[in-house]
Amino acid sequence: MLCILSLSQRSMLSHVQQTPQIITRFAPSPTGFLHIGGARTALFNSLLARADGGVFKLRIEDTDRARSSEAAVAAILDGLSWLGLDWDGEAVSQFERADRHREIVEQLLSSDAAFRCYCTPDEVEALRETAFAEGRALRSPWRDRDAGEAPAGAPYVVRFRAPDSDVIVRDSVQGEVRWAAKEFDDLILLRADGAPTYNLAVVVDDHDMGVTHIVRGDDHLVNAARQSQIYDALGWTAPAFAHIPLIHGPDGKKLSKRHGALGIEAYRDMGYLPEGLRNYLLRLGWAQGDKELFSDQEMLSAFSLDGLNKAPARLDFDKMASVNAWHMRRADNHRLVELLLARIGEQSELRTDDTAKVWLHSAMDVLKDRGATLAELEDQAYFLLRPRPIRLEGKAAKPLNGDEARTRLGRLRAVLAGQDDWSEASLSAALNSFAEAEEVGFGKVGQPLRAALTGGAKAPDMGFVLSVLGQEETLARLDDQLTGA
RNA sequence: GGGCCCUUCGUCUAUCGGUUAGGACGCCAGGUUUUCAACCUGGAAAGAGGGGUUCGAUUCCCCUAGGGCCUGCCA
Repeated sequence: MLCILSLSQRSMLSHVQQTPQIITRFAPSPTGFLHIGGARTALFNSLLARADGGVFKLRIEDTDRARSSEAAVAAILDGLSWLGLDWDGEAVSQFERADRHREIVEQLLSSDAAFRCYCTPDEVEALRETAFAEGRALRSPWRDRDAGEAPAGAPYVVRFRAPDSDVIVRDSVQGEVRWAAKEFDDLILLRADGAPTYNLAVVVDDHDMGVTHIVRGDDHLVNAARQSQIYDALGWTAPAFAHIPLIHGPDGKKLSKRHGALGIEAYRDMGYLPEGLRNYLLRLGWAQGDKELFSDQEMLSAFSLDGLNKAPARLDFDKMASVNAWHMRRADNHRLVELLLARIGEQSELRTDDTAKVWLHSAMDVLKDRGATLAELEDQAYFLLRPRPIRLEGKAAKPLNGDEARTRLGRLRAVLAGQDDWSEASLSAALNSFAEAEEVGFGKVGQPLRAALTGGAKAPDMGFVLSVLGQEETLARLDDQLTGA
């Protein structure tokens, strides 16, 4: 209640200052994790507000007590935070505002815009079937009946008296959408147990929170019409609407768990960077010309409602990865090292000691070019981090098979032991002249060396590998192979 | 059943009546090459179908087909 109060004060203040301020909100229901579609909705709302210097609010729509859970609330909050979509003020619990919702229902009741309906569930069922067959929405017989006719003490719900005029919603994505009055039923405002329902609660909360723009999935388009009717009945001005198309799976069907309807944390675990995901999500259903890649700053100044599309977009993990790759290259090396070490964790056999950290730092510029996600980066860093002695298995040992290869590697070891200048350029030159002296192609030198130093793992150019590893580690790894069984 | 919405390369999209229909991801070919990548060059690839309107339609209108959403004492 407190934060609602302060918000309406803030919006009053903005009126006084004559500076129209955009206030948006993201309003998930906590029945599961934050999925990718919700994340995009939150992003658009956040962008719209932030670009204007406005306010981005979070409201948890937890009026369905049976299906809401604290765990889901936590998952949504975590997901938003990880994605970098910070909301202003405290998250509002819709459930906690039930008294205020009831107050408004009383108001609607007294203005005759709502009425008590004493139909039993069975009666409603029958009514609904008739209405369905007649191609119209359900209307309660109690909308015209005197409450005095009601059986004493009988349970009732409060219904909205659906107006007899057509409804027009002006939506910045959908354009002007129109419905006939008969399409709308006398929707329930208060359940038999006195609990407010969604459409009522949304209207009251959005109004009280001073929301000026609602961006949400187009599964809510019809709700926008219903809500407009409620706004009208209350004499309130409805916010601006933008109903964006839903995201589909790669197969064009509704998102399923198999392909993308995952919690946002699943994408984090797959190694996506929040800014990469934000950028990918931004371009899903929104475009500004041919521009694909956006820094956060560019995103902020580029985003506007009129770039939004009406057609649903499919998820494409290849594209997601490639967008992420661009952001990973731009990411700060220190941050990437920390993210990588956090990924690896303590359970791993991989090295995470200070020496390994130094190697990672000096290699990061090259490594981050070679992968699209943190998972791939981890793969690329594997050769650095695997502990000695490196065990060569199967194909990896092949370049070291045979006396010729081993004795040559021995001679190379001697050369490297005597190498004073341990810079990449100098090492590359040394490797090349060694191959010349041996009168063999570089493959005969590079491949065994690579096998000994990396164990066949993915790795950059050998001169670079040597320079990062340092002389001591290089010689030690060579000795492991040369003297080992 | 009813209502609403959608439909440009495989995917994301540009185009706001006149373009050889552009870009990106992916794909294919070539180059580079010491693994794996990265990178460079080139290539294939689209207006769902049918009617209109117009000098001219991807663009505007209608129909058909296909897809989605809503039609809850869920949100």
